[in-house]
Amino acid sequence: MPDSAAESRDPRERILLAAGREFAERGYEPATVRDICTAAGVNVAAVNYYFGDKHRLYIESVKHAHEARLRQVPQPDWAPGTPAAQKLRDFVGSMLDRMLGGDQPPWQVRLMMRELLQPTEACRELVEDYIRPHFGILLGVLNELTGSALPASEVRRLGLSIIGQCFLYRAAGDVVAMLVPGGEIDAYHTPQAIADHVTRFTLAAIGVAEPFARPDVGTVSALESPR
Amino acid sequence: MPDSAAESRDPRERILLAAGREFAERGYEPATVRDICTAAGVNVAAVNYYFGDKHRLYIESVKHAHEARLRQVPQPDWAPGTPAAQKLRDFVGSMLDRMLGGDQPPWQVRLMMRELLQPTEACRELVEDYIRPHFGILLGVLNELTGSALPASEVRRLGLSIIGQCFLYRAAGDVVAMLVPGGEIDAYHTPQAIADHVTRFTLAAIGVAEPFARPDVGTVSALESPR
DNA sequence: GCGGAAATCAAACAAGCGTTTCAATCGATT
DNA sequence: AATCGATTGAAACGCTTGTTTGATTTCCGC
Repeated sequence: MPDSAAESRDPRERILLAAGREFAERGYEPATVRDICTAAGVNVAAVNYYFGDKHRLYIESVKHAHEARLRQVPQPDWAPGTPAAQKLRDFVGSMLDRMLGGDQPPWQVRLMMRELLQPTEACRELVEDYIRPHFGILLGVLNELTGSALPASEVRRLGLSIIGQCFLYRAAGDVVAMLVPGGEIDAYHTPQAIADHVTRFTLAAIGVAEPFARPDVGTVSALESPR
Repeated sequence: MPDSAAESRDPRERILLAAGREFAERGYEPATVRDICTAAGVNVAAVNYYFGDKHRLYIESVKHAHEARLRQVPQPDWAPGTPAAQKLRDFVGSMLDRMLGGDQPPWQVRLMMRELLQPTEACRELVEDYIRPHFGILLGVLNELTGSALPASEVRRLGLSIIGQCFLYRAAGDVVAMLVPGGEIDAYHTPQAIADHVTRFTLAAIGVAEPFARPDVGTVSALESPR
C-alpha cells in the first residue's frame, strides 16, 4: 500500500499521489505544481516531463484515484437468496463507508466529489465507470424490494433519494455537524448510524418496514387533493 | 431589482454584485479582481479603495448575497390549522424553488453552496442566520407530523434526510442529469416534480401516506435482526 | 465660480504562477 | 571503459496575480 508513509519509488507514482492530495484539498487552480512537486520530493520540471502540463496531470490524478478506489472497494457480492432489505442495508453501509472513509484517507473521495460538484472532462468517465454501475446495483435492489411494481422513473427517484441522504453527510458534513448538538455529533457521523437510519427510512417509505410514526390516519387526504 | 440588466448606480454595489457572480462561478482563488472590476465597469483600484483587499471583498459579497436572499424569500407563514402534511409540501417546495431557482439567477445560491461545501469564515454566520432557522421550521413541521412521539435526535435525522434528498439535485445536478435518460430530464429537474416525490417519500416513511409498494410483508424481520 | 475632499484612472509594483531551458547526472548497452 | 538516451537539477522565462501609486477628474458646500 504505497500511500502516506512509504511512498512509491517510481517518481511518476509519487507525483500522482501528491497531486491527488493537493487537488483534493485545495482544488485545481489553487493547487500549485510547486507544492505538488515539493510534496512528491521531485523537481518542478518533473511534472512537465512526465505529464506535459498541469491540466493533464489533473486528469491523470483523477483517473488514478478513481482506479485505486475501484480496486480497493469491489462491488458487493451477495449470496443467492439474500433478502433484498439486507442488500439495501449492505449497499447503503458500504457506500457510506466509502464516502466517509472510516478506514482510508478520504482524499480520493474528496477529489472525486469535486468532480461531481463541478464537473470537468474527467467527470463523464467517472460517472460511466464508477457511479452508473453502482447506481444500477441500487436500482436492482430497489426493483427487488418493490416487486418490480414501479415504473423505472419512480425507482430512479427512490435511488436518488437514498443517494441524496448519504451524500449530504459527505458534501456538507461540516454544516451538519453545526446543526447537531455537540454531545451527539460522535454518534451522528458514524457510517453505521447513518446507514441504519437511511435504510430504515427508505424501507419504511417503500412499505417493507414499519413507518417512523403513525399519529392519526386521515391527514393523508389533505395532501392527496391539495386544491 | 438592480441585478443582471440595470445595474445599480452605486459602484460599491456594482462591485459586490459582480464579485458575487464571479466568486460563485469560479470560486475564491480562481476569480480575479480584474475580471470582477471589468464586469462591474470600474477600475481595478476600486476594489481596494472600497473593500481593502480581495478577501474582505469576498466576505462582504457572501454576506450581501445572503442578505439579499433572505429579503426576497421570507419565511413561510401558514394559516393556523394548515395540515402538517401540507406544510411539509410547502416547505420542501419553497426550498427547492430557492435552490434550483426557477425564477432568479442562481448565483447567490451557488455562492452559498460553496461555503457549505468548503466552509470559510463566512460559513458559521450563514448557518446561524440562514440555515438553522429554516431547519428549525422543518423540525417543527416534522414534530407536528409525528405527533411529537420521536426523540429530538430522530426528528433531526428525518430533517437531514429531507434536506439531503433536495440537496443532491442542486449540488450534483449535472451528475443526476447524466443518470437520467435524456428524454425524461426535463420532467426530472423541475422543483415541483422533485418536491412531490420528496414529500411523498417522506410522508410514507413517517407513516402519514401510503408506502410506495407493499410486495410481501415479512422481509422485515430479515433486517430487524441482521446477525 | 472656486476650493478641497472624494472618487476615478492609467500605470506600475513585487510576488507568485506554469512552463522552459540546458547543463549535470544516471544507467544500461556495447 | 566509453557511449548515448533517459532522467534530474537549478535557474530563469514570460505572464498573471493582488495591490499600490500618484496624477487627474468629479462632485458639492460656500
